Amino acid sequence: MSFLEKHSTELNSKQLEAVRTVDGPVLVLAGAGSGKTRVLTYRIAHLLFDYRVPMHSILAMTFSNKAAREMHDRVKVLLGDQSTARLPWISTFHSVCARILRAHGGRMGYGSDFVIYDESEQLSMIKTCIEKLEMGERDLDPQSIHSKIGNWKNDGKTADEVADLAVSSFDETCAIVYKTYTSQMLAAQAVDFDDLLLYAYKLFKDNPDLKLMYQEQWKYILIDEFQDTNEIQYKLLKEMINPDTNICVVGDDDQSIYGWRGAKIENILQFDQQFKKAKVIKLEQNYRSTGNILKAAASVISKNQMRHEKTLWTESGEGQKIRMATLGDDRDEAAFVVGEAKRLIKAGTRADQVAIFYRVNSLSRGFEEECLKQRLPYRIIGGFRFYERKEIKDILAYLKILLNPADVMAFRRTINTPLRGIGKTSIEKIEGFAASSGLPISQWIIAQQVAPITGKGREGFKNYRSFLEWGQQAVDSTGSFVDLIVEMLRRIKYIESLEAEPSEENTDRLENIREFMSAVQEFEENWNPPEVTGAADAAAPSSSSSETRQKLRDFLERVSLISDVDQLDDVSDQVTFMSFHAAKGLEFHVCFMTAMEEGLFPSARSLDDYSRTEEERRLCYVGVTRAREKLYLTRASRRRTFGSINFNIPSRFLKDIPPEVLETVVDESFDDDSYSYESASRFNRQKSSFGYSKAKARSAPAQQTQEWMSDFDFDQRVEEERFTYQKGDRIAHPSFGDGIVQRAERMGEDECLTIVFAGRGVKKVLAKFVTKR
DNA sequence: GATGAGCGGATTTTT
DNA sequence: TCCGCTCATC
Repeated sequence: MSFLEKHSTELNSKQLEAVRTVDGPVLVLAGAGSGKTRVLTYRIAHLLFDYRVPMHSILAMTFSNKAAREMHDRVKVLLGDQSTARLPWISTFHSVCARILRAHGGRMGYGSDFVIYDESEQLSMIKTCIEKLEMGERDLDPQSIHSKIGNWKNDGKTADEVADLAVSSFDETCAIVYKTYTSQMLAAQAVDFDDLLLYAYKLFKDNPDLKLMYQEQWKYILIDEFQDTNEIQYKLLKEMINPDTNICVVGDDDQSIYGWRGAKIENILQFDQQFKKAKVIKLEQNYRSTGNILKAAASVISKNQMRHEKTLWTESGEGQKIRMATLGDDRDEAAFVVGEAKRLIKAGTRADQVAIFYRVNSLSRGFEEECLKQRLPYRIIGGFRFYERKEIKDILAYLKILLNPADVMAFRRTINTPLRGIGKTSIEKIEGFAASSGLPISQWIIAQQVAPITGKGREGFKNYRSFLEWGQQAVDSTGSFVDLIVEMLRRIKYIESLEAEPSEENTDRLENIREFMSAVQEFEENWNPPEVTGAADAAAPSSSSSETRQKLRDFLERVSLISDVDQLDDVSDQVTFMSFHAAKGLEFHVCFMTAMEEGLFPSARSLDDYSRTEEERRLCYVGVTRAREKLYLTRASRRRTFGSINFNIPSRFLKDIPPEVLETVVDESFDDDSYSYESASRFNRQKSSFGYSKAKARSAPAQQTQEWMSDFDFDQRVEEERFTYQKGDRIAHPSFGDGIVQRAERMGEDECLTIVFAGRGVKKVLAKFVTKR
């Protein structure tokens, strides 16, 4: 019996079709929660078992490590006993490219020990280039130059190509910086994220032999999240395939949310035109959410023009209604959300099944404070990454310079950390000498028997030099990787320098270093020697490296290409905060979509461009479809942003959700007659309904705002005769504490109470959330 | 070469 | 409001 026969009951008819269609180009439009990972993994297993396709003929690419790992693990389970053998290559775009570059980078001047520069290293490299070029006083904002260069790279344009394309003086400046940047990066044996893709593409394009070799190898290519591919990834894909390659791309155009980073939704929208015989299979059955949640999601996304038509459906019931809560201000919103989360957890929901989403990371703060106050354990995904902490980056820089003697950024970071009395001028001096000698920076330093600087930096230089000298042989000696780092830390006296100055911050740093060391240990325990990529490449530099060197190389690459969402796996008893972007691909029993206000979500900056407004709408769709059972939409009538108070009007997305799937659980709208704000509020509202008043003035006149608001009406109360509560009743609320009922009125199936809370003012709350005292 | 006051700017960020 | 960067000072 074939694999597919055995497992066919585990797939619905569309999924089965997607798994079975192994030949030719296939586009699988996989709606949210429709089981696309299942399709991908079963497809791989089907190829391996039923077609006897060799492992190495399959290449599967994802965007995140997490997705790659998940696919990898699930394939492994499907393969069962046979999985003692190697698995197919399932990896991120960037890792695939890094590996290709490590094997064949010699053809463009990169050895196999190149390092990957992160965002901040890239930026300082740009700054260095600008300084080096001494170009008058033109628009020299490093940030915007950097992003311009990034855009070019994402379009597959090299430094030489853009030189002729420049249309403005800013473009010209960027083109010049781009060129210098490229040569400086090469000199430092460093690449950035975009380079990985660009250079892999260039290698293929310029080297037909390489291209043919890989095309021969990869008979089946699978790509996940295809809606997020950018131009260079698309071009790279085109290079990877020939007419015989069986390519299968999976994605959901409705979840394309990285357009601002260069992702081209056209790649998926036009796939069937680009690949003529492509078969399009739509997965529309949803296995995640309740009917009401899907209904809301459908109403939100259907307003978009640029999309493949599809409608999610489910066999499960309608479920609960989506809960809408308008709170008085941002602090009330946080109190409500955290209070509700707590209540649900008490009632049996697992804490790690509760998620709080927001449009901008800065909004996490209020929720954090509230969680601390209410003693609810939480964790934040996004914002600061572990590997971006100063102490970790310092240690990584030391490791980088051991691996790659040309790494200028690592040199700059390490030379005076811990303090060695070597300042800016000395650093420039050393770099200058090294550059004119033609030696990689650390080798030049090792070669100096006499310190090239005078004064108090002299001793420091000597120490640094002897450290490098030790490192040079340590990297190629046998011994454990952990021991190497321990010895390194001892030599540079990093820990001592922190201990010398006891402060809360330094205690944290020491703790982080401990955590780092245990990550290193874990890495070493699970480490396997890398397999050889493709055939041996004569042009590649000698690959006879010590095991320590190989570990070092692998470790640094992994750390460079890692992200935050990866930490999600260690499940724990905490609620999770994250941006809507970070939520993509995840699911939770309970989701809170917070700060649902115009100007925040959709973001004010997206309002002057229709395609960007559509992207915001997709982001909202992503948020809604993360929820399995319970979904809350919250907003604040009044919000403190950047120190000033704003009266944001409700997000347009709220209006798009049909009233029959909604229930209002708290309504503290500022225009409510029973609830009066400071007299200024109505005036203020007209003046600045958006958080960002500048952007707003351009995109949405106040008058329009007013009109729009008037047809926004959640408040469908009808007075009824009998209530559970009446004026004067003493009640308790999970987030607002004790209060006294002022008024009761009907709201949907429940009753709405106006309550005065001790110390928290007047609020409206649904009766089901309070208890009698 | 290290330190603080003052100013400007402040989305989203799979890699 | 708050954070990071620049520039002036010791």
